Amino acid sequence: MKNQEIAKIFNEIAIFLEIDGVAFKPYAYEKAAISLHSLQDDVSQIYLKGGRKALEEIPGIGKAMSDHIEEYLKKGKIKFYEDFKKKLPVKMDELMRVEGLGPKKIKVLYQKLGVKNLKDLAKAAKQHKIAPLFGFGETTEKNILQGMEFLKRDKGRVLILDILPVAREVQKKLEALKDVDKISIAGSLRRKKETIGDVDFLVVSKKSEKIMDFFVALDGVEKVWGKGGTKASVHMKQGFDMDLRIVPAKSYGSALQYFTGSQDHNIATRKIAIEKGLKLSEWGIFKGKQQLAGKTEEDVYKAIGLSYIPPELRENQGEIQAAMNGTLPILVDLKDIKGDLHCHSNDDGGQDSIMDMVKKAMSLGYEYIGISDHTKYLKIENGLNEKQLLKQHEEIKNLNKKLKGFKILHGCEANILNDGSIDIKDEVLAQLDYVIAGVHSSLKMERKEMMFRIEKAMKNPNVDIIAHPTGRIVGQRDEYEIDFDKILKLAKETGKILEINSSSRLDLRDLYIRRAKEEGVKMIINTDSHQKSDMDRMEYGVAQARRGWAEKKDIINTNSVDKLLEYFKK
DNA sequence: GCCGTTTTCGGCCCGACTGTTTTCAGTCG
Repeated sequence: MKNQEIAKIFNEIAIFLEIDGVAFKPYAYEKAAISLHSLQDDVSQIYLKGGRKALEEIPGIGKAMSDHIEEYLKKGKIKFYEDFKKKLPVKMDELMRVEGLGPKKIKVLYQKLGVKNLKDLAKAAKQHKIAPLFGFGETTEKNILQGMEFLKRDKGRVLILDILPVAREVQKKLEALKDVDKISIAGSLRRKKETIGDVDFLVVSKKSEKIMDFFVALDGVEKVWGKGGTKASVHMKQGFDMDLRIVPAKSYGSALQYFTGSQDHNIATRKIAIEKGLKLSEWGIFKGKQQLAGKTEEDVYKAIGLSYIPPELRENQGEIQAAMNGTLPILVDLKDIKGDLHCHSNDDGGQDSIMDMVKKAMSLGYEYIGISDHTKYLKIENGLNEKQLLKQHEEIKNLNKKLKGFKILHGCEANILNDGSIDIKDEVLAQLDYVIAGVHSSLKMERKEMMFRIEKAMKNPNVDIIAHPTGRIVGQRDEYEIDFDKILKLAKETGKILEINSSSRLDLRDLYIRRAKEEGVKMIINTDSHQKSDMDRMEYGVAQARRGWAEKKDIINTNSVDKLLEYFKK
């Protein structure tokens, strides 16, 4: 997508303008970059269909920005940007990642020391050339060195599946302290983003010193960045940072609202406050010096005329307008989920028996489970052949006879082969309660070929669910070459269900979920469990669905087993 | 440079922290 490329350029232009001391334009370029970044449609398509006029309908894009976009689409570069780069030929994105370095300092470092990239920076710092510079100093030099050290160690953002359990554990320990009046996780973790930079805790307590002492001495703390006043920061051995802040009770809600973000959402809510003659900050909502709200988040939103916005929606993607109009969705919730249909048993590569998986499902309060082992093409996963599937079918039938108020459904996770056929004979597929089909091979196919393949599979009447439809794995693998619009269209035509996979795939991703919902395409949240403990990760799929504005009606495993089977039959 | 159910001109989110230029610019979230 050109969107991301242009967004990156706009962001850098913003930095260059900032360096030149230009007022307000950097803000405009940043806004345009954010707008492009979160745009669902490809700008080249928009331009192709509607020309300049259509471009200027994108929020934050006006005459100058559409000029730039047009130029980039036609020539592959933007002169305005290239000129800046000639004047200051540094690896801006690289240097900006060093904590404590901003546009202005980077410019000085280039002009005085010729620093162009991280390597140059390290050299300059080690030779003590930075400290004597006007406006720098010993401490700044030391901080730059430390910032680079941290960059090296930092593996970037951490997958929510890996970080949330750790954060919850810490929250529990803090909650247990009798001096903690209130505590919450804030930040992107509260918004349930798929990857998290660091964890934020907000605490109300009269004994702030004691709480912070406890915090920095927690198990797993590798390094204490700082402690004092109302804030403590630590680095965990798992590779991420945690911050704890003590806030006054009367500002707990506004602080939670502020520290939950997103930044974009906050900017938007603050603007609304301004329009009403109010001021919103982490300390509360104020009219002059008088505090009108701040104790709870609900109060804060109410004071600016909005209904309460669930954290997962706070990305300034239309949720504020919806909260104004009272049209916010009622998001699907973990407790709405009645069963999990993507579970592997030890008949294929899985670890636990069907009955173990069933017991786990029961303990989660489900009404049903679907056993969906791999099929024969996936030899490495001990995929089942037709005969083995039929044998498993009999076994499940017998198990069901012994169960009351709970049902085991029998499916499989079949492979969509390169030509779009399924690796199990249709007459066997037809006997199962449902069929999941997924692409597990030749992931690098060209778009046309891949779409032909998926289309053919989606038109197979025995297929009910498309597993992990885009193939991405967070932080590991990009999606296959697909045309998601086409997939949505096909799903609509054929009544196929798209999976929201709760493993580290988190596939569908949030934006796609929202589009599926808008198109009326049904989805199912599955865990893709290969052992019973994997079934606990349902909440991550639910979180992803919530970020995609999905409601109960959009998710088919919120239905009773009878309704579900009816749907599969259709 | 963009934007407007009070505006086509006059605004653009807000506050804290840090280090250094000792009164505030730069950076961060």
